[in-house]
Amino acid sequence: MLTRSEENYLKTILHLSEETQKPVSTNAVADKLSTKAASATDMIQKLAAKGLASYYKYKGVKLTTKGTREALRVVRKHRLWEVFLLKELHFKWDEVHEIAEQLEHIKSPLLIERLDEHLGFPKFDPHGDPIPNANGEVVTIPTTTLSILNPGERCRVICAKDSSSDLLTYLDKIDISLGVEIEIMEFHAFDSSFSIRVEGAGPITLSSKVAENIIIERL
Amino acid sequence: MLTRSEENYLKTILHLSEETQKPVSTNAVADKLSTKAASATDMIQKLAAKGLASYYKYKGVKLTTKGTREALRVVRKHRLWEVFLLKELHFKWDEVHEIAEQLEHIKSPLLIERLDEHLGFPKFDPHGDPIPNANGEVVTIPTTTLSILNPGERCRVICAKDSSSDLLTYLDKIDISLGVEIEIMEFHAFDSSFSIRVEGAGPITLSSKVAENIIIERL
DNA sequence: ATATTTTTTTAGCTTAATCTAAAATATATT
DNA sequence: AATATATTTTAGATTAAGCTAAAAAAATAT
Repeated sequence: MLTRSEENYLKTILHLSEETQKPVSTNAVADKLSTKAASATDMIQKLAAKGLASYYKYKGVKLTTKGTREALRVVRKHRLWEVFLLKELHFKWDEVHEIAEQLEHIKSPLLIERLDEHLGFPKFDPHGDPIPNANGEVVTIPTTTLSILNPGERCRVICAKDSSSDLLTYLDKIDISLGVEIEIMEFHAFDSSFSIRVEGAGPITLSSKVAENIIIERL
Repeated sequence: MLTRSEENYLKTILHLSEETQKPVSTNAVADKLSTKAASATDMIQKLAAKGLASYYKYKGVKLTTKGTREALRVVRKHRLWEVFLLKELHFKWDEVHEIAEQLEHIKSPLLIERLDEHLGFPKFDPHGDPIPNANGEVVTIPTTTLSILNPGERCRVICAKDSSSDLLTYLDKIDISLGVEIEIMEFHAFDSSFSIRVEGAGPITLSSKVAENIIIERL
């Protein structure tokens, strides 16, 4: 059984190595967790001793297959709770992270499966990040963004592609929330922007950048 | 800010002193928490130093007003999560406690208020225990049990009065779940039992003891 | 290529929460 | 009332997770 602290380190190492796939430096881990390098070294050695990470002194740390699986299980929980907080308890996009940081450590596999079912087996969290499955695997699904649609087509908003909350806050402001239906009215070739209509409301304009970052399903 | 362990001790002392109102012995606390008397002594002294409990060596421990309020806040969270697990995630009555023991320590006042609202401000948990309000106060509401109804009347099941899970398991077996509608068919004076009908299903018999322990609202 | 700076590790200390064993106090029994 | 038993407290150790300060290694600059 992993401690809360071990889970946090695994998750942090996973996120830091996601892009580069290279070993992560002790300092990077410590910074991300707002702790000291000495503490990170200690924990990294402990994770390595448990077979969750591979580590060579002064060379940084990588997760093993086992460590990656455990980290993804935590990520799965985090993202499912985020969906719950946003969709069912009406939290804002930028408020969910902190609470999910606590909820992700609740230990009950059945709880998470029930939550997943209750939420309708979402494939992405509100930030557009994929939700790993129960085995700690990320199933990559080809995504459709609003920008590929043509005038006359209709779609439903699944999530945002970009995991920063800037976009999410902007969408919130213009009343585009998860699950709403959108109809494409016009496409403006000169700047690749769209005129759209959100469920009965008046038409609004989306820039190409925004359109490219909204993940949707066709209706 | 209270630690998880402090919260557990407060809750345990509250429960143990609920009936007698008298000081609770160190051993009783230790037993309930499956720990050792020495550990309980340590923590009790710590709670007393923080003004959450009053304690005299060898004489047992009581909660102060402040301690009681904090304990009731934890109880509130526990019971709201139980309602959530039962009503929304379809857990069984006897499965919710263990998971709620973890969820009750999540720290976010807003989360609990949102959860309360989402659940429709329930006044009792599935075991029939009252849910304290946000200020850590238990508002006692006069309750109506099925046993006071007359033939022809209809009601909805709110919860069970008895907090043991025996009754709950029994109700589960005869398909009486939270929120179902019941119609009283007959009352049998010789043993005070009832014939009832659950939402369209065939008539069943309830003993007086069971009828006295089902809290309902009249329809 | 040597010296300086930065990063990482080690060593040793701290705190919270536990434990065991021994001492102190309270309760029960003759 | 004296003694035996049970309960409670204290003392001292342990574990997990953190810290600071100093040592070791790596990276950078002259």
